Amino acid sequence: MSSDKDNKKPADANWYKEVWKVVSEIPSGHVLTYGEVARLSGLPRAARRVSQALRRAPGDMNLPWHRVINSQGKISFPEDSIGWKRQKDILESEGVVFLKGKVNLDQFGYRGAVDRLLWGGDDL
DNA sequence: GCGCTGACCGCCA
DNA sequence: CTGGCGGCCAGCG
Repeated sequence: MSSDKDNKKPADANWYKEVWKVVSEIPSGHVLTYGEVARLSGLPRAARRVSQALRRAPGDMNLPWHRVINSQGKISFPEDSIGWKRQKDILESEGVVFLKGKVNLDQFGYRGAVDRLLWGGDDL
């Protein structure tokens, strides 16, 4: 039998693996907010952890970090930074439309995607 | 062990 | 629209 020392759950550095997993499942042309990724990863209020996970993610895993934006529908980098420009550029190349510097989450978010599927949304 | 930081979020004025 | 405040919690010096 195992002792009480090693039967603890290995939640140590595993939480970011979940985050990476969720992020990697975001389809092209869609975005998720940090909060949504956190929730889908089993971390209800860990929006900030998501940002750390993305930062710590190895570049060679090809993680689509650009599909994660904040709840305002905006890119979470300063507008004068190269990161902001690059993220916007990649998203636009995937079909995401920026309107006045913002993405319409009702159309490009998961919830919006589901709604469109349910309603066949042409008129949204 | 303590304090500050942070690709955030939601609420309120 | 802007700005401020609290909450959240893992990293880092």
